[in-house]
This record gives sequence, structure tokens and C-alpha cells, in this order.
Amino acid sequence: MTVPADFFKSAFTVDNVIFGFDDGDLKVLLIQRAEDPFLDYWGLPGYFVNADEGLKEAAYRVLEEMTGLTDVYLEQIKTFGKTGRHPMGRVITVAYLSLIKVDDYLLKVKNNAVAQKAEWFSISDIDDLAFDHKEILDTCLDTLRRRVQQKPVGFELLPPKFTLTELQHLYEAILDTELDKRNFRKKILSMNLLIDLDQYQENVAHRPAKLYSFDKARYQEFLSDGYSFDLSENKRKSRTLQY
Amino acid sequence: MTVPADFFKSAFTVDNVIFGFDDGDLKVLLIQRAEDPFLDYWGLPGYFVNADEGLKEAAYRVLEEMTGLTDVYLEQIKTFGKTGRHPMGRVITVAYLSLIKVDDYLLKVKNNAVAQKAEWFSISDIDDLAFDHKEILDTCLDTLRRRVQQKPVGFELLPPKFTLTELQHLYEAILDTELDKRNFRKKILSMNLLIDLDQYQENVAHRPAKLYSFDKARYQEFLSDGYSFDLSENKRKSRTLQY
DNA sequence: TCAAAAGTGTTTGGGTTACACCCATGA
DNA sequence: TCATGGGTGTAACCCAAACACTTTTGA
Repeated sequence: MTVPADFFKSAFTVDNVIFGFDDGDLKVLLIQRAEDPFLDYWGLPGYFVNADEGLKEAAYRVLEEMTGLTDVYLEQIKTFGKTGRHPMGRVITVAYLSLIKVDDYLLKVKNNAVAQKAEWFSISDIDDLAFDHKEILDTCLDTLRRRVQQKPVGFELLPPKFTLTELQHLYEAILDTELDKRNFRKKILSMNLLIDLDQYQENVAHRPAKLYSFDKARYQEFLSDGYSFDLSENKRKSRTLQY
Repeated sequence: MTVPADFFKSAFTVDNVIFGFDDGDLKVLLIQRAEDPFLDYWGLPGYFVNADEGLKEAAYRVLEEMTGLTDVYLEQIKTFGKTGRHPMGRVITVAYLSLIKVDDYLLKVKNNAVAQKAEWFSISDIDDLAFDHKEILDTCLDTLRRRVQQKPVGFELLPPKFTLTELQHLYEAILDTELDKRNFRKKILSMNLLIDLDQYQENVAHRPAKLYSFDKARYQEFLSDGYSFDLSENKRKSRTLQY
């Protein structure tokens, strides 16, 4: 029989799937690895969890090392633990999804020892990554798509002031569909999640759009509440059982 | 700097939250521990993951050791890794949720070395468990409540033949609400998930109810599809953005 | 004949959908 | 004045919700 001590020979890591929205496109922040294994490969930012550190704490640490950001959306998604997924031994990894505003990131980026460099990639441009990171990315992308239909987390990806069209483009990029402008606005505004700033775009070669920010207090309600922000892309009947 | 070898000193386990439905009540299968730490405490069935074993594989193994069942619903929920959660060292645990038919279990239960005995508990009767198992249980219960509104996993908990009232009671027990009989039936039947067996209850002191089984092929579609089985308990408007 | 649960339809209200034209600005 | 995106309303439909009485059986 295996004695318990035999089990204390494995390690675990956290990997962050950091999404951003820029240029009308959903992006992920990847690093080019500076060490073995998978030297020079692109992969998700992540690292071993220290002995005295919780999982989420470790994910925040990695995130801060990468971006300098501390106060961001971070959610545990899934744990990947196939045998053989890491050449150095038995390593399982806990995947976290985070959402940041690309602007903030650009101001504070710094590199660290693990990564030669970091870059944003459009999700459609990524095919192969170090370890099983592609699988992890795909899983997190699925979750993100579900998430934005349940909770208005999309706002985490936008700058503090944005237009309704930008918001709509964000949803369209994440869900990979087109949305009807009038219905989208009707719906969003009916949620009272937005604050009309009474400000307008400047220097645009067309009628300037109104700027909005979102109501953090009300946003918090939506985050904790179960809530249906059902941007259903489908014709499938989304039947609802009453009670 | 910590060298990688230093990280290979931790262990991980899987813990199963096994739900069943019996006697009109949602239950969880717990074990009374036969070894330290937490000797004699009640807790979730779980154990260390072997070096040559995947996570899900380990969860299935534990499940089979406990119940003799192999072909059951099993889903990874969340990983718990606070420092200090395990007295023997750094141990993180991956929580799995599984759904079984209590009848099947009753036929095949066997005990194992880790557990003195196993028993079903009504979820409302559980307050304290070994390790952080109460927190894990609560997390899985939340997930179950969400799951049954998204996918018709409730069927996993029922015997092969059941009545509409039993199905309704199951949903009521999981969601802790009351549902309208006519609306419930209308909705369920409109999904074409059920097969009318043209059989009836026998020896009941009232009008016997029709028996149904569920359509596994159609069920599979629903499982893979995103799908909304929105038994919304709330008055909250579940607004839906078109596309 | 009584108790206990099974079974069954209709109306109302609200949200989703589909859809087309005018407005404001900079070039 | 032209190109570009911003901004607006209405009608049809479908689904959720609310709600009460009759039927069948065993005791």
C-alpha cells in the first residue's frame, strides 16, 4: 500500500488566461517562455504555487508580475492534471480567467524572469501553445462566453468611458455573432447598469457618440445575484420554468 | 530563488460530493473516517491521487470504491487549496460532483479502508465536516442548483421509471422552492425529453400516475448544447438579448 | 364514500424579435 | 455635400405566469 508520504512528491501551478479587448478584437495575453521546459514557446503566464500561498493568491501574484495590475476580475475555472502534462514531474495546474482593460495594462507592463516578452494575441490567431495551454485557453474562452451571458462582466474589459457601440462590439467579439443595434441598446439601457455621462466623443468623423460609464454599485448586485444576461445567439427556445 | 525541486513536495486529492434523491429529499453520501487526520469525523469520500492517474480517473476510482458504480455523472467543480487545510502538509483537493440513483447504490455498496461506514445525509442536516468539506459541499450544492436550470441533469438522480410528480419533487428539493404543477408538466413535456411508457403505478391509494423514462439520445443533445432549462425561482426579469 | 394524489386549459402580460430611416460631424 | 457611424420606435409573437376543478384508485 502506498503510504501518505509517497504522495507528497507533486507540484502545482496556476495559469492565467488574461483577456483584453482592443481594436474591436478579443485578445489574450501570452508570454514567450524564457526557461525550460518549452523554452521559446508561447504560453499562458503562470508559475508554481509557493508553499505558503493560497491558489488565488498565487494567481494574483502572477497577474501582478505580468501586468502590474492588482484590482482585477479573477475567477478560478478548472484544474488540469493529466499525467505527463509537465516534463518535470507530476504537476497539476489551476486555471484562472481574468479580465483587464488593455489601457491600464499598457501603462504598467513589466517583464519578469520566466518570460522573455509578453504580447497580446487575437484569439483567432492562436493555434499551438506550450504544455496543454491551448486546451486551457479554449476552456476559459468557453467559460467567458457563458459568463458574459449570465453576468455583465464584459464591462471589466472596457475603459471607464465607452460608447454603446463599443459595448456592442465587445459582445459581438466575445460571442462571435452580430447583434441588432436597436434591441441591444434597448436591453442594455433597461438594466440601469449604465450611467449617462452627458459627454460625447470628440474628433470623430461622424456624429459623436454619447459616453457612458457603468454603475459599480448596481454591477455588484448583478455579480452576486444569479442573473440572466442572456444574449442568446440561438434560435433554441430558452424555455423557463416558472415557480 | 526557489528552485523547481522545492515545489515537488505537495500532494493533491480528489473529493466527491455524491448527491442522491430519496424520500423526497436531496441527500449527500458521507463517510465516517477510519484514519487520521479527522479520525471518526464525517466527511466527503476522497483520497490522494496516485502518481500515474488523472484527476477524473481518481475521482471515478474513489466513486467506485464507495458505491460500486462506474457509469455515473461526474463533473469537476472547483479546487480548494488554502494553506493549512490539511494537517499533513500542503494538500490541495479537486472537488467533483456526482449524481447517482440511490437505488443502484443500495445494491452495491461496499466499504473500504478509509471509511468506517458510509451514510446518506439530508443536506439540511449537515453542519460540520472534516477538513474544509462543508465549504466544498456548499460550493457543489450551489453548482447543482445552477446546473439543473441549465441542463436536465436531474434525471441522473431518478430511477429509470418515474412519475412527473416525482420529477417535480426532485426539482423542488434541489431548488428549495415550490413549482406549479400544470406549468411544470407543460414545460417538461414540451421538451420531448420524456418517453411515455404507457405504464402506471400500482398499489397506490390514489389514482395511479403514468410512468416515464427519459430519452437518452435527446438528453445527450441537451448536455452538449448550451441550453436553458431555466426553472427560474425568481421574479427577476430574465431579459434576453436577441441577435 | 372518503382521502389522496393525478391530471388537465385558458387567459394575461411582458419581453424578444424584426425591421428602416434620419441625424450630426469632419473631411 | 458626402461618407461615416449615431441614434431612434412600433408591431407581432411567443413564453411565463397565474389559477381550480374533475378523475381514479384503495381503504
